[in-house]
Amino acid sequence: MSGHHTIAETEKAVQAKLGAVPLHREQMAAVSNIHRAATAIRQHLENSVLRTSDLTWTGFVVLWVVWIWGEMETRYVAEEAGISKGTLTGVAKTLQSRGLLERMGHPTDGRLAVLRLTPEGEELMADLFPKFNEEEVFVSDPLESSEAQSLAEMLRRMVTHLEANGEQRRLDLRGDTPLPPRRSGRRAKHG
Amino acid sequence: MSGHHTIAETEKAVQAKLGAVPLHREQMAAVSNIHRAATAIRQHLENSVLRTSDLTWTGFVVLWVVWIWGEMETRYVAEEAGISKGTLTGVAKTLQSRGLLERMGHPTDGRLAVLRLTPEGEELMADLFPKFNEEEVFVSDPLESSEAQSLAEMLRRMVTHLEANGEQRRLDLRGDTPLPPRRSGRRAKHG
DNA sequence: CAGACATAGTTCGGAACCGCAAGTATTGTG
DNA sequence: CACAATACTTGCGGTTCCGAACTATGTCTG
Repeated sequence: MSGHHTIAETEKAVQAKLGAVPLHREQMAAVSNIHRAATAIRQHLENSVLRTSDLTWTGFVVLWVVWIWGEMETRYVAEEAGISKGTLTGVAKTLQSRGLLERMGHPTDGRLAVLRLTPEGEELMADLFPKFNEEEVFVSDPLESSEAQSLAEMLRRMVTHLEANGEQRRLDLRGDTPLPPRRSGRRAKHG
Repeated sequence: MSGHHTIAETEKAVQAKLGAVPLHREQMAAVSNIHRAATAIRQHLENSVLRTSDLTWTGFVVLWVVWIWGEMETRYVAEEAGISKGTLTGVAKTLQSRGLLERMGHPTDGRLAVLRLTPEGEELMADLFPKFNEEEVFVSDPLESSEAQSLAEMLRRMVTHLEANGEQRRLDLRGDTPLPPRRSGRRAKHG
């Protein structure tokens, strides 16, 4: 890596740029470091263990979710993987085409689709996940065991809080005015 | 949100699935919660403050980096934003087309390009960033001030560690065998 | 100073990704 | 049985994303 600016230098530059503005710096640093860490970790994993299996991050996450939970309805897979249903359809297709994942209709509710790993998928994950976990250990190297626990616990609280209160907060924020549509997207059929 | 499984339930399912396999659970929980939190926070911000300005996450991050540092060479912008140079070219184009960012050649080194916010870009960030920061406070609500500091500090250590040792680690991991090429990507001109 | 090498940025192929609209199929309900 | 609700897919338009190839420029060396 050997970046131009260290994370500490960046925080200093923020201080300089925003010295006069009243901000909540601790929360800012916490949130931005979450994203910095997530990006750095993801890149490390993509360029090591995932690359050797030709998996993208998202592909791996989807496999992981299905692996952990066994058979799972697609709507929940998308939610757990943090992607939209539409994206999942595409990602699942890719994984199916590689013989790692299979799709079945739900036995009693015909609207549902269920995902499951193929034997090849199971085998891949059984082989891959220990390697993945080794890299999780590597990236956590600077943390004491108790720190790792505390880190996980704090993040868990944030996620839980967002799951419980995020939607209401977004509603409150926009008040009356509905969210503007995205710049892109499918248009209505006629004006 | 109201997901099918809470983060605690997921961790329990992992325990059930992997109970027999010797794994490093603390690090696993830490890393996976970093990504869960990052995804949840990003989605919250995209669907609230960023949406009202029609900015994507990446677009905002690029603007933020340039805003904090003032004029900045593109290679450093990409690195700080956590995206590749190629991606930055496209993102910068989008932001230029909206009149938020401008591009200049470097005065002495003809290979370099420098980015800077336009007055409109400066105005947008001056208005937007406080709102963004308010949401950072919201998502950090479950954390004590000292906890937020501790969280940021632990993540900073992880990032620093990866920047210092990630590349060597990846080299060690693959040993002799070079990384396989990505499935996608530009091909050589002739076979 | 020519040729080799290094560096910075752009282009391009392929894939992922979102949000929305519309379409298909199925289930639940009055 | 009409009709609403639900679940997934498909397709659109746009963005993002990587990484290798390519272009342009700078630097080093004989």
